[in-house]
Amino acid sequence: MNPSGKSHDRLSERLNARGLRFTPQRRHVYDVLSQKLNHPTAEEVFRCARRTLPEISLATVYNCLDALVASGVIRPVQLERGATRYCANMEEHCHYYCDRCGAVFDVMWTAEATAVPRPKGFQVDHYEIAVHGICTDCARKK
Amino acid sequence: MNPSGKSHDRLSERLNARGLRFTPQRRHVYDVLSQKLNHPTAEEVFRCARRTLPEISLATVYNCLDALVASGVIRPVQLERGATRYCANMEEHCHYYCDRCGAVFDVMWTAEATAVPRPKGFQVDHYEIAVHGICTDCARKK
DNA sequence: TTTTAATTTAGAACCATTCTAAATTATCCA
DNA sequence: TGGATAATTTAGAATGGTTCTAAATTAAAA
Repeated sequence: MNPSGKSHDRLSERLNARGLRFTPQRRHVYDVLSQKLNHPTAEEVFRCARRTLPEISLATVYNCLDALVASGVIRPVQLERGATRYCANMEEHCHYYCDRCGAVFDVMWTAEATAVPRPKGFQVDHYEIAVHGICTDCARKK
Repeated sequence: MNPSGKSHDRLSERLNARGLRFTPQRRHVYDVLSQKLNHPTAEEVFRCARRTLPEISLATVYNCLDALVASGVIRPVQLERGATRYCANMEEHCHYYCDRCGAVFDVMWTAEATAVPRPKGFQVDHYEIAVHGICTDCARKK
């Protein structure tokens, strides 16, 4: 009945499962990411997080993001050179990335629906699909 | 009959098509990339290039790589945080990446064979598929 | 051949991230 | 409940990857 309680338990369990501690900062960073849906960089997460947790440091944000990635509750997104972006959507999806404005869109996708070949003996952990192009808005402006 | 002559013409044309000049350094960097098949970083390309072109600078290597990307004869590969890798294989393929040893494998793949959904109005330029996991060798060692 | 703008060169500067050491705290156990 | 311990945070320094800068060089056009 209490969704944030449930979410709290889930995050705590996931961290503990990896031998990591559940801290208020990790909770907070996860909450920022869950609300900010547009694949923010660590710097953007930091700016947002310190509005409500002013003593949080940038190094802590990086550390928290790494811990959350290790727990499997968020994922890093590498679309181009430069700052890594983060994504709290752990359902299978691909990223549509506008090379012009930098916008990122999640689109549902499942590996089973895909003829991605698999080399013999390779143990697949996860897929990352990025589709580069021009988004609808930028295409209209050209 | 002369494959390097043909390759030379092709690279020259591609650069010129983008308003870029054909220089010996760009030729050389492209050759290094064509021979070194394991998705080297800029630093690795630099180390290799200066063995036969000792006066080439690291900044030039970066500039050349960017020009070659802009010409569409090589592609950047983003698999993880840190240095960008480069790939001279411009045929459609996906990258299998070993999270343990860092090895990268090209596996042929075509977008047509794939049920990758397309948002309305998005103009697709290219796809990037990365499959993360453990390679055959590392899996055997575990 | 000359001109012009692109490109290279070499080192400085910038950005994203990790390191460091002291302080703080989550968690476990008695 | 309190104490111990190791994990984590903090804040600023350090590192690695990349871009900038200005002078020199050169590709390509006229």
